[in-house]
Amino acid sequence: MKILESKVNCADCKLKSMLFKQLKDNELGFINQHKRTLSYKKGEVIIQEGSVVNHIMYLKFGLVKMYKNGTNNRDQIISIAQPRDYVSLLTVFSNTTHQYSIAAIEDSIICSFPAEPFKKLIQNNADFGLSILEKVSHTSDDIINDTFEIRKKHLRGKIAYILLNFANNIYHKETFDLPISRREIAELIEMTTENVIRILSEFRKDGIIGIDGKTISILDMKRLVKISDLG
Amino acid sequence: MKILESKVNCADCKLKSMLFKQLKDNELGFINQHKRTLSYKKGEVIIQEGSVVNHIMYLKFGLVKMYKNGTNNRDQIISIAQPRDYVSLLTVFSNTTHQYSIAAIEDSIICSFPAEPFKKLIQNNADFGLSILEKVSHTSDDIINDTFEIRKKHLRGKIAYILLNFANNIYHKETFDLPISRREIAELIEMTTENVIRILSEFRKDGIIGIDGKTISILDMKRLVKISDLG
DNA sequence: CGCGGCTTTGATGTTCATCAAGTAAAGTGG
DNA sequence: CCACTTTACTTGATGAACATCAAAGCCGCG
Repeated sequence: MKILESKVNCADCKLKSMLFKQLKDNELGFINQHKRTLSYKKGEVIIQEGSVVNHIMYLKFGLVKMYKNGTNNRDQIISIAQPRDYVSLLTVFSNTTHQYSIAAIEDSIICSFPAEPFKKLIQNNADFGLSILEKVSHTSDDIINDTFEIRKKHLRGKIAYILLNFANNIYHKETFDLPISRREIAELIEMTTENVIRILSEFRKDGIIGIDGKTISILDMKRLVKISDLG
Repeated sequence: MKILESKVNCADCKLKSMLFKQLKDNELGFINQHKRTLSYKKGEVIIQEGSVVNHIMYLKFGLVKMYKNGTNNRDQIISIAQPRDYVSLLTVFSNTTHQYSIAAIEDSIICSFPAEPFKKLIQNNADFGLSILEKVSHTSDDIINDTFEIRKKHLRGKIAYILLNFANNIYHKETFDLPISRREIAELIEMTTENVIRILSEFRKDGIIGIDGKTISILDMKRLVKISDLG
């Protein structure tokens, strides 16, 4: 982790959170005064499960995974967060210690605010609080939705679902570099690494996707959607 | 569903939500004025997935299930809510239509408030908003925790986990009547009805639990905990 | 250059879903 | 209230889906 010189004022930040539009100038100044900009390399752990919550973190660039630490070197990945997502937002208001770990799966830049002043801001600006509430609810809904969608599918359907998720919701293109290992895919959809590999190979043999190491190209979108829907 | 004469003023309600302690007298009056008390029979659907959100519902008595409608008469149960839980709290702030269905699994009594005045209350009382935020986060954390605990276990461990949940967190005793059918247990932990039955029978044969129709008695708590932890 | 982690494929075995068939319980209408 | 229908529960037999085990090649990194 490296602390970056913050060149940009929150008021001028192009990646300013939607929520911050609720804030008045002096409140934005307050945020700006307390914020720190942090840079993480791919693979770095940002938050360790069980540690004390004292910051709210906003992802500006990169990609992070939210996960529960498991036994025998096998975790459970709960979700993947994108730029403009708050990281650990769910826990900040309900617990004093982090319920999940967060790690960078791509080089990432995070804006960090101390939790207490952030809460004070909510107490002084109820509209801002309501926006945060909306964001928290939405994040939660998304996680539950994905989790239960994946849960009901067979292996093939699970793999198809997350490939489509990467293509459509994260990278917005049909060829992309997987930011996570085969094992992490397994941890995300609850299966074994071997079967992740096996099914990816099957899809390749069937001409549904192309594989070159970490690079995936979706060649037959229709078929992949079908597999995700039915399976 | 039956609308009950509301005899109790919110200010005097013994089951008053923790959150309402944040409210001033006039605000409680405001709530009281808008509230309706509704009674549902076991089995009744309270909220249908996809319907428009216009109330916040607070469970006073009974037990309800939150679930996603599935195909071929098979749903996915996301969680079971208890008295003093808000029902549909997750969706109220993030969506205009309900993301999940809610149905009574025991006779239930619900206090219902129109969502708009409720939001107005938050806008006027930021501390109240913050409490709601805490409640939403906590509910979300609980669901995610349970879901991922269950997800990683084998059939035996899943069954043990939810039996312990009923005994320890819902009924607070070792003998209780299951409020849901074998099929619904299957929908809660993602397995087949046949296997729910089979494993319950196994537990019975092994002297871990007693079964009499819907009545379950946990006879060997230690062993059940072990199965839940390891399995 | 060698070590450890990631990837890949194949062979094997276990767990679990599916199918089938029967009993019990609970709701329905005359 | 009783015949009727439907839904819930139960057990066994079978096969498919999936995990586990094993072995080898590959790649990046110290």
